Amino acid sequence: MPELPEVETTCRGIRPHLLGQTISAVEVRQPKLRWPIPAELSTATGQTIHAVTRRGKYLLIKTDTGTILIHLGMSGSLRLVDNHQQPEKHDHIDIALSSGKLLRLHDPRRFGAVLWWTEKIETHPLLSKLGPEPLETAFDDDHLWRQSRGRKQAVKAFIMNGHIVVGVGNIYASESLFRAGILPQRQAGRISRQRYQRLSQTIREVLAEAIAQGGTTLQDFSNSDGQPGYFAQELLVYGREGQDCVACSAKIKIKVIGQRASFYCSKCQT
DNA sequence: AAAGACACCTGTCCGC
DNA sequence: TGCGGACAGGTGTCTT
Repeated sequence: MPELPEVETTCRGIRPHLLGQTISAVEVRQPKLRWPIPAELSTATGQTIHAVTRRGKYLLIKTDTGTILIHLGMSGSLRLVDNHQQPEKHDHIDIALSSGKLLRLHDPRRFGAVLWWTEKIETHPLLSKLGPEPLETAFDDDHLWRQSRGRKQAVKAFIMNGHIVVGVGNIYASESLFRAGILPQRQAGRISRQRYQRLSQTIREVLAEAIAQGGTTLQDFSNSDGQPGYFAQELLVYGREGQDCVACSAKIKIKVIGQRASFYCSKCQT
């Protein structure tokens, strides 16, 4: 479900409800997520929340003594509900707050994760090797160009690699490459610096626009208030195989690259 | 070191 | 209607 814009939308939505709150309880109904929810998470009880941030697609809830690290996987979502609201199927964990609200994780496929880390958060093994944030200055054409030299991988798989740049998932990879006019199957190492200039720009554009629209709702994404995202109507190629290209009217094609469906226009993208 | 396959899990949709 | 199979917004891990 969530790519960077959806995680950012969630982060912004939950932050005001969490800042300054004290965690009054942690209830785990289903500990079997991608990794088992650690027993030490219960030590978050009694701690006060000082910051709610995002790194890549990881949400970070910083408390006095440690950080709760949440990944939404493919199907996860977070909502704030009143503490008397009964949990439904796949509502795996509640973090109860002094306000009387619960931060509730819903995740049917259970590819998500909830972890606890007491050291400097950047040292967490899942975070320490991540590439730059696409909306920050460390991410640019020079970075993409240098990282890609010698790589034979398809450029789409390359930009979806979190060690190169975080947050570019399957939807926005196809969209960015379409806007940049680059074929997704092109070898990353054979793309010019000039074309990476364009690509770094379209990646930033697409992600920023999607955040402004509250993310993309394809099936069931909703923000922490239960509202859908509206970027789906801006998608130019994703999910549009067989339909007319918005630029040239050729039929949009689909091809599996790196085991992920990839959408493109073979006339506009070279 | 890099690239590809596979794994995790549930829900939905499509064709027969 | 039922059933099997493919597929879905992610990413760590294992194998080449």
